[in-house]
Amino acid sequence: MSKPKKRSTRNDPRRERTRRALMDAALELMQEAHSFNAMSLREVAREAGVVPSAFYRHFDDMSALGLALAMESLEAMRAELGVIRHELTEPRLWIEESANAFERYLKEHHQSTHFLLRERYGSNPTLRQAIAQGLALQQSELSTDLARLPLAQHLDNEQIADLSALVVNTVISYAEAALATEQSTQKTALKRRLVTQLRLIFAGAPHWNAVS
Amino acid sequence: MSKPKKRSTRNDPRRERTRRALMDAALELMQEAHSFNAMSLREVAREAGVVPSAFYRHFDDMSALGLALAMESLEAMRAELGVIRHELTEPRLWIEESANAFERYLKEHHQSTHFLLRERYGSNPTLRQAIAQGLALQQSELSTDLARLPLAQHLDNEQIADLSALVVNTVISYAEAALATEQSTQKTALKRRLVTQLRLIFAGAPHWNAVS
DNA sequence: ATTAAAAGAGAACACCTGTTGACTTTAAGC
DNA sequence: GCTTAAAGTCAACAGGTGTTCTCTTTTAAT
Repeated sequence: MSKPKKRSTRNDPRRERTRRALMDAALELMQEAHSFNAMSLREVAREAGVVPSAFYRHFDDMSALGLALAMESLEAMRAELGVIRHELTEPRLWIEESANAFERYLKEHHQSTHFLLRERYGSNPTLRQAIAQGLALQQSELSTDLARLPLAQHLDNEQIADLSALVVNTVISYAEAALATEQSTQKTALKRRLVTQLRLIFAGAPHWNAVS
Repeated sequence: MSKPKKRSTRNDPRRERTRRALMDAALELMQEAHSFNAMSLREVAREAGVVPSAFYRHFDDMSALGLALAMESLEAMRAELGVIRHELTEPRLWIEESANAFERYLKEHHQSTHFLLRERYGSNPTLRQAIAQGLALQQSELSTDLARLPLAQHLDNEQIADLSALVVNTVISYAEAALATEQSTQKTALKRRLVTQLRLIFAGAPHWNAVS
């Protein structure tokens, strides 16, 4: 056969631009609506400065938009947490430093994080599953990194997994509270609390069996 | 003046019945919709077996319905947690027993708990605030009860508050995960994890300052 | 400069929504 | 058993929604 050469793809600059505008619009509306499925396709198009029917040039569906946002947000988080986890060696130091790093991340990516945490148990099953999977991945990567630390040498795998889950839940609870307030005094109080709680958790690990 | 006696109030049996039907319908729809503001007044009325305009005989608004649900759910939770907290004396025992009690509570009140946890950071500000206040109350009551325990004698007030917050967050994370799954094998795994995590937390409390 | 694929605009559709007003029915209190 | 306030029904409205279809504009590739 001769080349059934698929005509070189168009690469119209408007494509990427409008797609981004739609995604940004959805994130923006998320700040007010607090729920993805409570926002309409028309609202998103309006906020993006585009006519409703143009939406379909980029996404099949609101669901597809949501999934794209989830993937992008999870990837940003994965990258950041990878960097943070990479420097955990001295517990004394890294708890505070990791909290600082995460605080910075939250400030810069508050829209996408807000989206992830809201839709984690939101109305869209596909979204829920994608986010759950992304967070589970983070949790398991934290497990393998914690397993290398001295303090984990006397813990079995299940204990390490439970420890990671506890850390993840604590950080998520912090993030949810921090995203829900605007007062910066309360935000610093929340971060102080996060650090204290993480210290408690890692102080307890060596004495895990004292109570049981 | 002679008695401007307000005619004795009517007390129609349909009043309470339909009101309950509306609230139950909303809780029921919550299982599918996963979000209160994503459900319409008409849906609720339909599910309750009532014409839409009859809704207004009982609530001004969907918001008012939501607030009524929140209040009722918070009260049920307050009562149950009060009983659970009342028997915390021997850490070795009460962690497991409290977890069992909470598991039972979750099974019996899963609809109202689901509602509370979903709307905690949901779209309705009034609802959010009511729920936040109710949970904060629980947290502070847990603080005063924990303060009486031997293990808390060497902790200051802020540490006790942070400890309570950690416990509350851990239990809430458990509840959210447990409500999101239907597999009973996964539910028991989640409860096992909850117990283990609580043990870690209370094992760490005496050694809190070891890391800092 | 011409071409044609892809992006965007515009209008129309059928549907569902919250809220209203005027009505009919129910049943508690006299 | 009458009375009447309150609960429930019915019909209508104005407005927002998702989606489709046709038409116009843009712009990368020839």
